[in-house]
Amino acid sequence: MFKLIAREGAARRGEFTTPHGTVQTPVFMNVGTQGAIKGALSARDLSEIGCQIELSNTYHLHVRPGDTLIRDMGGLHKFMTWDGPILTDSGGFQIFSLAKLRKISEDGVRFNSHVDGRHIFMGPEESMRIQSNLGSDIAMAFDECIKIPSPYEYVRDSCDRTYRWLTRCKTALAEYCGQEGAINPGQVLFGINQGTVFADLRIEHMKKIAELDLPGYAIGGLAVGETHAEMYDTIEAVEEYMPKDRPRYLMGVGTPENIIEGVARGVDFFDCVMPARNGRHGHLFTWDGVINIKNAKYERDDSPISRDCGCPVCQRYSRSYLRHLFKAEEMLALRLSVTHNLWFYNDLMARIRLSLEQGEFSRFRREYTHRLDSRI
RNA sequence: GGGGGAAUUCCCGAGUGGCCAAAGGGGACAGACUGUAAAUCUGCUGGCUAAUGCCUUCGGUGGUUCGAAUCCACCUUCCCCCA
Repeated sequence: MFKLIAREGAARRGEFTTPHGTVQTPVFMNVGTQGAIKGALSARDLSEIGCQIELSNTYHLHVRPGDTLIRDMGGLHKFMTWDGPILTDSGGFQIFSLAKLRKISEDGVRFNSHVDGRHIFMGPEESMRIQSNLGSDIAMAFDECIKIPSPYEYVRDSCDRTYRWLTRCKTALAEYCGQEGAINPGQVLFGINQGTVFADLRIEHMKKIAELDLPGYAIGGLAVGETHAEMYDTIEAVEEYMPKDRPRYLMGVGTPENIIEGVARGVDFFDCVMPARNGRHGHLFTWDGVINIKNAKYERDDSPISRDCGCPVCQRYSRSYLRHLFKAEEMLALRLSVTHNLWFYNDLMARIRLSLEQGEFSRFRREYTHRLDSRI
């Protein structure tokens, strides 16, 4: 299912095949939490911006409109009319992001719905059942995304529990996929490594989950408050214990620099809300760094967002016009900005893949890392 | 012609003797955002200063008072009602 095509140091160029097509890696997964990219992008737009694989969320789709509704409508692919690969996050991140609205037990987590407060119980079996109903191609294990910093003892116990949950996930998903009428019988499970920034806990946990022989492995619980150095060190610490013949997914990361550094450390999959969210807030990615299009200095700037960008927005619109749309609070501002940012991210990954094929990734990394995150 | 009301910092608007460089909105300006409770949130918005502080400001001019955006007189402009 995962094929390595080229390597350069720890960096890998590969491809991962799903029931809805093959993904060229390293890849950035475009985040559509509720079955849509925020900023008014449709499934048709996803193709235009170079999206290979879309990511949606188990918790959010369970709360609204309900996973059984989506199952009855033919599954998430049909529902949102996206025929490419879909990965669903498990709800584990909501243990972190909705910390004030949940209570953890060995069985699972009781959430108070952020929409109407009603009780929602989600454990490994529930998360797998929901993801099975959604029919995604990759289901993520139900884990606890632990906040940083957390006490060592808490992290250790949480990792143990997340491991126990993972074994339950594996059993449950196999069962749901085998049932008659399963939306996507070829759905696979990715395990998730946790341990915050404690290298020994990360390694111990990784060794245990690797024994479960899963189709893919993720590093979760990063980019939640630690420094970049801590994040990179954690990836390096755990990478050598990750199966070489399975894809690695660094969850929720990150900035263009984070992604390049992740690739350099052997990561194949990434996802992040940053290009979409920051785009909605007027921060646009360019090959010379981030610009805030709302800044007064762009009022009469007739140039495109980025001269080196081939996206449909840069082919047509000026910074001046984009700024006006934001100031006038036109919806088009969000749509164009998100379109540009996601194009940029997908283009970044395409350039990374090309450089790996040509054995020039380290040069690419050297050349762009500094430029990308420095301001104009 | 007669009577009444109003003028506040970029805008709207509160403030009727000291706690007022002046509430609250809006706008402007700037920042944050990493498996999305986020088309959100934060800061800032007279000048000088690192800061205590000092200076200028509430239509205009002149008064009263230890002290005035607030009280008095006149002037200017605008609004409403009656004829």
